[in-house]
Amino acid sequence: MGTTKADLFSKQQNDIANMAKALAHPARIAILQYLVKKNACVCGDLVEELGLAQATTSQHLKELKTAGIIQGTIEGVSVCYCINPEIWKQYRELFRSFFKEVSLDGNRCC
Amino acid sequence: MGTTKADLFSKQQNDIANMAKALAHPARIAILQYLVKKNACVCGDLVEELGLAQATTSQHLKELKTAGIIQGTIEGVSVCYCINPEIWKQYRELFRSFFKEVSLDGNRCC
DNA sequence: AAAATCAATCGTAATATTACAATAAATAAA
DNA sequence: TTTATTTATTGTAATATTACGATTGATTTT
Repeated sequence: MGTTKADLFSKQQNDIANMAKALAHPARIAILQYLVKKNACVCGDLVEELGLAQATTSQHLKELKTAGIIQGTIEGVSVCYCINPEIWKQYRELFRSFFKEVSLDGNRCC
Repeated sequence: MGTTKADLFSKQQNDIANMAKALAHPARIAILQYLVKKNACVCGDLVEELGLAQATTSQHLKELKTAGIIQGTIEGVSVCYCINPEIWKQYRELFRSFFKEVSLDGNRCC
């Protein structure tokens, strides 16, 4: 137990849930907003910006990178991060199509 | 430790993260999709639909209810659930405005 | 009133997440 | 080459999440 039963659900349902999971922490939202605003930054900038420990910041960056929504390239001694535009658009579209669905006007409890 | 340091982040950042958290499980996505499709249903329908135990299903329903995105009304011996259209639209708008931000065309790693 | 039905809650186990200090690895600067 | 800088990783503790059986509470039905 304690583990999500992913096999009970469709790929689309798991995809949406996994995207949501990547966004399900204010630090990761803050990172993405900062990257959108600044276009790119190095990890050290985020440590200052967020006020979290370096290890914690790195951990959040790793999650965002695993989710694909950001990418990092080594720049000498530091690592430069930016949004991955393709995945970003993919996220946007998936959430849009999820929320779009039907008019909710007839949608009332019994 | 193990607890999110919500005080480090803005209300908006925490709001988005909390919304995302509500959506961060495929069962909850499945529940919302089912509710959108059927307009309304009772908990028992979802237990069948999802293939999760009644207690687990009830737990997910509670989270969605706490997040405000669904509401339940007692119908005799059962409980009828439906989407809360106001909050649904709020979610849609918040995600839309989050993803909208700027064109990502100039957004490249160093 | 007794039995049946339905959903919430409690208790609990397994696993995941969040956070940080300490360390390692890799490159740049001295 | 030694030292500094920057980020990733490791180890670990605290807390949260997911799941389910068992029970409770509330309402219908018999």
